[in-house]
Amino acid sequence: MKEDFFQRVYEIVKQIPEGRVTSYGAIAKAIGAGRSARIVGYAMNASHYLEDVPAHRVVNRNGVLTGKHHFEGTNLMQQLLENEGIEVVNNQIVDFKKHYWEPEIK
DNA sequence: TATGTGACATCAA
DNA sequence: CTTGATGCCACAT
Repeated sequence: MKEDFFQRVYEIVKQIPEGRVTSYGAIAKAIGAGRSARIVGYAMNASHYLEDVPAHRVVNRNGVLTGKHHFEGTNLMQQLLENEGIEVVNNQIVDFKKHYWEPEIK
């Protein structure tokens, strides 16, 4: 049963609890791809077609909202995160380690 | 089959 | 600190 790589990514992202965030690399690792962090971002881009994928909870390794430009406004992603209790300053998540959520490795 | 792409990660200067 | 280059790999065409 080979599901699309994207599908795997979506499964992980959907499991992210509210008020938590994770990194592309971590997701890739959880899936087993390991070095396919970029593909995760690619999947997020495609996730725009879906509404079940909280892409705003996924950031890069530094906790920076690199993909905010892909959302409608320039601050929508930040707003969503702040709405969940995550502090974001200058596209950077405050205390990233604190809010970091490690995906379950399947 | 080949080429281009990218919301990353990591290192060098 | 910032910038650039490189590796990486699945997807779209």
